[in-house]
Formats: sequence, structure tokens, C-alpha cells
Amino acid sequence: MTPTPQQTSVEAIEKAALEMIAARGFQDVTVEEIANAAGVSRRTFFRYFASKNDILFGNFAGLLKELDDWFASVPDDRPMFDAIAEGVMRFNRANTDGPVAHRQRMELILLTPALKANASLRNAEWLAVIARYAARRLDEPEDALGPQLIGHVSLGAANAAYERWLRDASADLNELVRRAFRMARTLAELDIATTRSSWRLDRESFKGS
Amino acid sequence: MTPTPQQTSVEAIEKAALEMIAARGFQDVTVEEIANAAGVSRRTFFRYFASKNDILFGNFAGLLKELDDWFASVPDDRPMFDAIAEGVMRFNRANTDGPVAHRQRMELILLTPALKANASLRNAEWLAVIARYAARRLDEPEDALGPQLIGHVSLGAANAAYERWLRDASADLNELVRRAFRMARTLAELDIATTRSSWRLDRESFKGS
DNA sequence: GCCGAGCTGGCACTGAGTGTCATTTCGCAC
DNA sequence: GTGCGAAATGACACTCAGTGCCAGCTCGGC
Repeated sequence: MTPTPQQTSVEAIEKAALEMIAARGFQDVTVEEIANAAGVSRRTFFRYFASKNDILFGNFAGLLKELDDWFASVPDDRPMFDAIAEGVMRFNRANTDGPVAHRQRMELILLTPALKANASLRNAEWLAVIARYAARRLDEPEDALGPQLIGHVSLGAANAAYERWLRDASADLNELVRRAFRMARTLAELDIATTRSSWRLDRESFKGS
Repeated sequence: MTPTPQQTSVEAIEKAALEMIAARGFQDVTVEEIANAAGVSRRTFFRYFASKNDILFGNFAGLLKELDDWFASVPDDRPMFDAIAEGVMRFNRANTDGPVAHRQRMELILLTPALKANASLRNAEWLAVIARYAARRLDEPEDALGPQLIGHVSLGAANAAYERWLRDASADLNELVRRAFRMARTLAELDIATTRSSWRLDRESFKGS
């Protein structure tokens, strides 16, 4: 049993906030209004959330820890991007209070500049988890170009899938994630297949070390 | 000739701001202080910059337009990622007031949460330019998964190169950009080369459509 | 020299976020 | 069930970003 929850529950504030924000937009709802709706003082709101921008991000740190632990348990003989793709899907699932609220929350985040900007800070923490796993797999330092690149690319693939999902009400997020990671793994093929004629290799920026 | 610049130059404000921010940190400098140092009222500051977060981003929109125009002039027989890598390097070069200030500015942006968050909004605009080019090359809609993915991955490669550059005072940014894009193109090879033993393909998330 | 347009400064106001302190609530020991 | 200490809360004051409004100034054209 939980040792008796605090009188003021984080969930109550989140619920009140999501309802008002969904109805009127993030910018038009003040923290004071949210606090009142949740039966809490403005000051107490800021004891539970570092900023107004954090209301919709829930227990991000906790989910991140879970993800990190999961990657630690992935065997090294599993293809890296296969594991990362599954990590993304696990993270999304854990991040959900039912698919409807999930979509609504993601829509708000990606369509509200202040929230999108805040999300980038969270994404940087997420990226660090991926980079740590990639560093282990590549046997390189975490801050080397390789692991960091894999982190950035994975974040890009996940974001591309998310944005596409929000445009298609009918699309399946997991399927989009799989497609995005499959494409990301083999971008060179995409490049070659769509380059109409030969480009003189001695002009290629990619040549050389 | 320019038709007589405004009395208040954007450059003067930027210069005053950069000096104070570099010396004392972004958060500890108030808009009022910057405005005073630039000999301008606080109100006027906000007529030149939409927010305090925008001071260090210069004429981003103008550079973006240049980049877009340049991509429009790239022939379709040039390999896509080769062109994008050059686009990144061109953008960086145009974004510079001498390499010292460039590095200092990027350090501030990437190390100050508020600025990093703001940068993500700018990066989204940058990404849209890349996606437009990719859409043309792939002959797909701009908002399809492919073009968007290429935009996200390119942004990731550029960011990975940037962050690595900031850690290595001696590193060459262009070389890092080339390396990052070369790796991004062939991630599958990296994956295969570092997967220690065979993973049963029927468990692969990538299988199927 | 006059006039209108655009730039500027000053002022007041909203709202986010923070420090401080008094009060309340709750778990716990007795 | 009574009292105690710690933690949570509420209230207040304050800083600072950002905005609307209006009055005054400057500059070029007439």
C-alpha cells in the first residue's frame, strides 16, 4: 500500500489543467486558474511543477529511468536499431493514459510553441539515454560522435513518426515508428535510388577520411 | 545604398547583449540592462526582438531563405545527403561573425536551457527547408514520412556535429559535419558491424511491411 | 515652414516564477 | 486522545518578461 498519498495529488492538478488547456488553449489558461480548479494555491502549484510548461509532461524522469533500465537488460547480440525502436514503443506505451489522452497531449505539445520548446529539453534527456546504450554497443565514450549521432537520429526518427501520427487520425503509431527506424537505418539506399544520374565522385563531399 | 538605417541598430543591441551575457550568463542579465547598455528603452528592445530568447539568433529567417534558395538551385543528380551536408556548412558559414563569436554564441545557446529550448523552434523551421528539398528529390509530399524523416535526421546529424565541436576546441566543424552525415547515411552498417552474433530474424521488429 | 508616417519612450498592466514566513495538517510516540 | 515535530500549504511581496496604449519626437516630402 502507498503510505497515504499527499492531500494534494499531482494527478488532480494535471487533470484539471488538461481539461482547461484542451478547451481554451495553453496560453489562455493561467496558472492561477489551474490552481483554483484543482483546489490549490498558486504557490503550491509551483511546488509540484517547476513551470507551467511542465504540466503536460507527467513523470518523465521516472519513465526515463525505466527506459534506461530496460536498455541495460537488452543483450548485445540484438541489433541496435531494433532495440531502440522497441525502446521508443515501450516509452510511448508507458507515457499513455489511454490512447485518446495521449494523442491530445501530444497534439498540444507539438502545436504549442512554448510546450514544443520545453519538449526539446526533455528530448535531450531522452537522447542521453539512447546515447548511453549506443555507447555501450559501439564500445565508445558516451560523448563521442557515434553514440551522440545515434541518439540524435533516433530522436529524429521518433519525432518524425510522432508528427506523422498526429496528421493521420487512423495511423498506427507503432507501425510508423517501425517504418521510420527502418528508413533511418538505410538512408543511403533512399539517396541512391532517387539520384537521377551519376554524380562525379571526385566532387562528393563524402570522399576522404 | 541603404535608404538610411534606423537610428537604433539591431547590431548595437546584439553587441551589447552578447558582451553582458557572455560575462554574466543569460539568466542574470535583464532586458532592461541590455536596453540601457545599448542606449535604448526596454520597450524599444521588444520592438526589435520578439523575446529575450531571440537576441542571439540574429537574422535567422534571412539565412533560412538563402538556404531555401540554394537548395532550389541544386541539380537533382546530386546525391541528396551530399547536398544537405553542404547546405549545413553553408548555413554555418553564413551564421558566423568570425569563428570566435560563433563558438561563443553556440556555447551559450546549447548550454542555456531557455536558449536551447528556443533553438528547437528555430530548428523546426530549418527542418522544414530540408524537408521541402527532400520532398522534391523523393517526389513525395512535404509532410510525408520520408521527407520529414530526412529533415529530422539531418537536423540530428548537424546537432551531433555541433555538440561535438563545442567539446573539442581544436576540432573542425566542417569535418565533423561531413563525418556525421557520412555515418547517418550508413547506420545499418554500423549496426551490423557491432552486433556480436546473429539475432533471429523472425524476432526482428523491422520485418514485415 | 508644414505635415504625415514611422520610430521612440514612458507608463500601466498581466502573468510566470521565487523567497519568506506563519499556519495547518499529518504521522507518530506516549 | 493528547501532544510534538516535520512536512505541506497558503498568503504575501517581489522581480522580471512581455504587451497595449498613447504622447512626443524625427525625418523626409511638399
